[in-house]
Amino acid sequence: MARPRSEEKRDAILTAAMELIAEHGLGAATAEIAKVAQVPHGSVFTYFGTKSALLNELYVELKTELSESILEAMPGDGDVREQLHHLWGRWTDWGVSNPPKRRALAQLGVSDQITETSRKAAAVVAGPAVEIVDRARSSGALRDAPLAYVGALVEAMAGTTIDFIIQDPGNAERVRDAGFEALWQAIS
Amino acid sequence: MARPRSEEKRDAILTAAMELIAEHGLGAATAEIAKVAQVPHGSVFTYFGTKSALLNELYVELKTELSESILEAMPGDGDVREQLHHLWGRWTDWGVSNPPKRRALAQLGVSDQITETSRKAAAVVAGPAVEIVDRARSSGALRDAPLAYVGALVEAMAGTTIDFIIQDPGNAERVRDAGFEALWQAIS
Amino acid sequence: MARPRSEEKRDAILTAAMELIAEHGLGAATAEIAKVAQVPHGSVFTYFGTKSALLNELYVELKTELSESILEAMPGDGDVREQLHHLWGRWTDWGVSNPPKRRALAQLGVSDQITETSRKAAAVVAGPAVEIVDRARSSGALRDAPLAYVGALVEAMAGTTIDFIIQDPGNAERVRDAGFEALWQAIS
Amino acid sequence: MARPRSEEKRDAILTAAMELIAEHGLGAATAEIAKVAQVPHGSVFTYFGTKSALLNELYVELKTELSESILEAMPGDGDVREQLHHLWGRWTDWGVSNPPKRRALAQLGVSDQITETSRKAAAVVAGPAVEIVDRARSSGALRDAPLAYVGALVEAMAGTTIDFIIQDPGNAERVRDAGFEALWQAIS
DNA sequence: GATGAATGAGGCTTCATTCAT
DNA sequence: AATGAATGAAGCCTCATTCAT
Repeated sequence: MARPRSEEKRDAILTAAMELIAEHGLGAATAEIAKVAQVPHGSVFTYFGTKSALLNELYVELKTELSESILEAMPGDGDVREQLHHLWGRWTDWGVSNPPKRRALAQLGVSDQITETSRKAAAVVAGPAVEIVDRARSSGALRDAPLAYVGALVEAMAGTTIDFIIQDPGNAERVRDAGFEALWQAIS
Repeated sequence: MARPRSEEKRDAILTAAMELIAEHGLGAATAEIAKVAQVPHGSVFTYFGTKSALLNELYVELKTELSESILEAMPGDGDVREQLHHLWGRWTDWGVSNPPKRRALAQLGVSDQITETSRKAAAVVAGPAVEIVDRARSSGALRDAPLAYVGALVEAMAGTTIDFIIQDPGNAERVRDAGFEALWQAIS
Repeated sequence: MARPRSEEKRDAILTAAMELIAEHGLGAATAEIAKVAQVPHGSVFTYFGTKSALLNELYVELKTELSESILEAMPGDGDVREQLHHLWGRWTDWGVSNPPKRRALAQLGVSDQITETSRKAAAVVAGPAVEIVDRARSSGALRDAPLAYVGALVEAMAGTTIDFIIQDPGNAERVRDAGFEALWQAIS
Repeated sequence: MARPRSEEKRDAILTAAMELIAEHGLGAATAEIAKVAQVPHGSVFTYFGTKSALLNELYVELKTELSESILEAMPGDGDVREQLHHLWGRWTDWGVSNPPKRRALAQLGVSDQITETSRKAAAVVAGPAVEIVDRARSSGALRDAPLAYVGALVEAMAGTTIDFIIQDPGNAERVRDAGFEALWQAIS
């Protein structure tokens, strides 16, 4: 009779992978990940099959966590600016308070190891957030641009803002607010 | 006098590295780079010392080429919008017509192998372009934000735009123009 | 018309090799030797042909220098104890005042790169010193042992003494004198 | 439970290393060591981590084996001369019957790859043998010399004697006995 | 399922020697 | 002779994955 897999181990591996990727890039060794997660090396493969699969699951996990964080406490009937402001604040806060997650996600995002399937899965969970962006841009310069493009722009601006605040935390609030104004001008 | 180093070999190695990094990421093997460049493996180290040094030189080279391309034929006394428009057009054109260069640069940019020294060297050659951005934002939402942040935002938007056009070339012109409008609204 | 070889360069290479071997063992790279000697890498091979030849010449050179140092000012008609005492003092002084030379010689001595020819050449220059040892042992425990063995014993004791003094210079004189007494007891 | 490490493999690697170092010096390639030991190349690193660690373990192993061999059947209450004679006989016998071990140990002993930690570990196991030397020298010329120096002298004399006998086995017994007399005179 | 040893291809770098200039 | 770039074999070590226990 097979023992059931442990959710804790799975999470420990994902967390360790996230930290090591943030620090050492995608070259982080599975053996090292196992050590940090305090699980046997073999378990990485019991739980994820291949390193590539692990990276993909981590990518989706981080994207999901980010999306959920963005949507949490989203004002439901507020006007669009208010909603976009909420989105922006949550997004940048998530990254600023989790530098390793932000860095890991940045590495994963540009990697060719992440499959189209994973990217689509991430897009699905990001759907509600994208809808807000869609409404916000409905009468602006980007009103006729592909929605995927507009979403990517927002993501790029948020990522840049997070990185800048991490590196220079002194002006956090000012940068975040100025960034939002720029975003609002850009798309509304 | 001994044989002088060959500029051609150096360039061949850099070009091969660029292509392979675009295709396989920073894990591209030095032996493979040498093969594509049609030089012996050892020559990679004669010319660059270490793989890391090669990556750094490639990074600076690409950034320099991009900066020069942006500034070429820049209208000198035109108004700021016109200058920013030139910058945007040149930038996105460079990326769209050189997907491997854009992809390699994107990989290198997020790598922790690129030293602060290289990043500073790149910042220096990008100086004149940044000045234009500085003038353009002088009365907009980002007027009081750190210039480095604004520059990073422009870079992020340009990169996103290039990637989108490469992936969906049909709407190239429309996306590029919409992108510019968004940029102009964001910073002016 | 060929330029004559420069004695200075030759010596610079030998000196650099000696220093680097003392520090890094026989694996010292010829390129590094050339750099320390401030000569072009190719000159190492112009002057010595192969690395192995360089090592052999260095070995003979050091052995010769040591032998000459031992014999210098040797009391000609003194009794044997006095001569052996002179030999011992000179020998240990040479090593103690030239740690790199001692260390290089120790490395070279155990190397299988040193040919029989070189060892014989070194034995020839050491001849007069060996004669003194021969006379000293003529009525002792080693009177019937092969002379080469007795010579090797003296060399081993001198080397050990030098190493010990280098490592613990505080007791230099006491150790050197005790060493001599031990030697004298051993062979006389 | 996973497969336990195999003592046999470990020993095979150490033995192969010892043989190849005796023959080719410390430059012996890890791949060659693996081949001779009939294990995959990677196993060398599974068992020893680095080549340097392998050399250090081999050094301690050989020193330990030698020390144990010296002390085996040591007459407990015999007088000191008898004990020293036993030590000398065992020591030289060990070397003469194991030329590769003696040669490997000689190479390792002068290498700067051997750490102070390893040298100290070797000194510990050699402790009882050193005590005998200490007692033997208590009223001789070296009575006030540092014990470490006296021990090193004995080691040097034993090594020299072994090498000489290996190279000229005809006079084995005579040389060994003469060597002992010399040693006894030197220190007692 | 749990564990960590086993595996060998592949990666980066070094190096003695040669040779174009 | 002088110079240092050219060369590619060889060296040490890493690593994802498998599998014996």
